[in-house]
Amino acid sequence: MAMKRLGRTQDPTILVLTSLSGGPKHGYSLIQDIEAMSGIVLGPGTLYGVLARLEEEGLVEALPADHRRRPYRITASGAALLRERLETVSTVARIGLKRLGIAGL
Amino acid sequence: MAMKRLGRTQDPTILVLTSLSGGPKHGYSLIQDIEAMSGIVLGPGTLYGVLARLEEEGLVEALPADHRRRPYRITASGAALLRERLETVSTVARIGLKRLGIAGL
DNA sequence: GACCCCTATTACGAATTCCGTACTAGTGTC
DNA sequence: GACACTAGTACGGAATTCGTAATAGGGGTC
Repeated sequence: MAMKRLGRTQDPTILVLTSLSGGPKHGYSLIQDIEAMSGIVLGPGTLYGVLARLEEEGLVEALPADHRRRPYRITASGAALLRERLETVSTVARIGLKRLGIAGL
Repeated sequence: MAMKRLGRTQDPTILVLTSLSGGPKHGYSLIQDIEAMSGIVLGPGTLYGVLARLEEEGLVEALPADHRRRPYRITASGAALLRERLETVSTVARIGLKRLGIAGL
């Protein structure tokens, strides 16, 4: 049955990179870290798709597999991109929260 | 000639809602406000597409057209959603910047 | 009044991304 | 062995995003 699609409302790329910026992780533990960090639960389709794309772009790299886990590490250019993106969203968030009348954090 | 597509890297929804949280604006001035705020330039295809979707979802509403401008205003539920989303991204940004070793802002 | 630039929106097609679901398989435990 | 949890793969559909082009009004200038 066709579930009501909510469309793309999150930004998994930033979530994955941010999670990896805390140290290498494999897919499954990324899902958990991201949920703990943001409350957002990524399905496997989303997560592994994003990981593959990020690897292709050189923003993350695969580490030797440990048993059946495939850990990934953020690269220098991944960290640089993340930093840029985070600074932008941070600025936007500050402006938006201020405009909404919410005390800056 | 085919430009290299960057794929989806921004989140126009949040940008539009944040811009509208500062008061009603029409499309063209949204583009300018968003650029000033974030450095991100939305093409017309992106912007008007996002606006149409947001209106359909009741997150923004169209105001009577002034000459050839079609201004939009954020609705209460749009503001509520924006607030939620901004708080999440703000949290993620704080965590990420900290992990990257960048002084909190 | 013809020309050009800036504002403003619509139209359209194509690529990419995202998301859900289902499936396979290892590990531990009861 | 059954069950739960971990871990990843496969797959297909749908929505979003993005670029480009086209249309059109207004103002200035020459």
